[in-house]
Amino acid sequence: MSTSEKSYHHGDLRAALLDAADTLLDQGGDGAVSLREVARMAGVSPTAAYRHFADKEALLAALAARHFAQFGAALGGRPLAEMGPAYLRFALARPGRFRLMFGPLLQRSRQHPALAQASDAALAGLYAAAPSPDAALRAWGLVHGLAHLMLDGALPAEEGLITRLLNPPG
Amino acid sequence: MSTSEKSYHHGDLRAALLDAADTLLDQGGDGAVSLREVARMAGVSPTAAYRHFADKEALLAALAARHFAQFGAALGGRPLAEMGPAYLRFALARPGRFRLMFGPLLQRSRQHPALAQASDAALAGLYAAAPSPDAALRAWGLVHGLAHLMLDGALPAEEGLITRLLNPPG
DNA sequence: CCCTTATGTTAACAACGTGAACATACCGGG
DNA sequence: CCCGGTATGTTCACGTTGTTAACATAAGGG
Repeated sequence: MSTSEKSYHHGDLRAALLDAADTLLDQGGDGAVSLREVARMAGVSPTAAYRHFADKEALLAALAARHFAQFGAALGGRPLAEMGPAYLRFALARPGRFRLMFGPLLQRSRQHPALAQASDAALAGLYAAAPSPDAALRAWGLVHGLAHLMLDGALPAEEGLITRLLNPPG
Repeated sequence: MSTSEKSYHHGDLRAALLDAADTLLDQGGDGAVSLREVARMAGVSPTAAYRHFADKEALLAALAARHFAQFGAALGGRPLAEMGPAYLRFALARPGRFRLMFGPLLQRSRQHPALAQASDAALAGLYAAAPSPDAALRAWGLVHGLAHLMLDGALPAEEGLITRLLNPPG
């Protein structure tokens, strides 16, 4: 029952590809994920991924969906006051994942139903925790904007600044 | 004095390349700007750009700097209440420019002094208009986050939503 | 047992960023 | 006025990427 049987077929290539892509994403950011490098990591030919994903975007969408599930589970059910800092810390700790999940790919999530469903589920927790829909959107917008500004170097990514900005006087 | 003399030398290739890149940026977003296509538009060989820019990133940095100057001039000197909506409307009207200016390129702006200076100048206006530095950062974070969420399709880009979220009750 | 289907491979193509070597135009000093 | 250096553009080349088409092999059910 060795897990590394060397057969023509891989066993679970799909998962292996997603894992490899994940590694690249965390290491080098969004642009560092190439299909060929992913295949290389999985020990497979450059075009093998096309048996499991329609194209590169589909692979990334599946990966984003996986992360949305995890992200939603980590955030769900908490008080609103904790969600802001948690959201920001996630973005700063895992920039690649954050940019993938909330980046331009999200716009095309209608082409990737799994992504659409996963992101909707994750974000439902946010609405549930806020006193009003508008308050939820304002809180979301604030932390989301600060996350981007810090990731892009427009603001320093300091913990003190985070807590100060997220706890307005009054 | 015809402006389109066909000589071996172009006349002002640098500006022509920036203009071409700008067109591509506005049409197809960040990823649609390729050095080769830019050169094609300027009617020049694929490697001609290297006489004016160290590499692709340098071209994009110069373009971003140009837009920061324009952006800063358009925003500067206004009351704070107007700046939020103006910022958001700019992002929605010109997603390519917005993403380029505030994207990952900004992180490397130390390698591109012109960019660093232009962005600093543009953002000084923001700090000047706010009652306190923290208030400036919160306002900036909010509009910046809403801009990204709308651009990425997480929120509908409706004018009504914008004015509602930017004018909290009280 | 064989045949269908799932899965992986090889070969190929066009597009990209970029470097090296070469060509041509321009411009200032003799 | 010419001539040589420098700025600017070209050609050729290389390695990388996403993707398609044609082929090969393994797996599993009638």
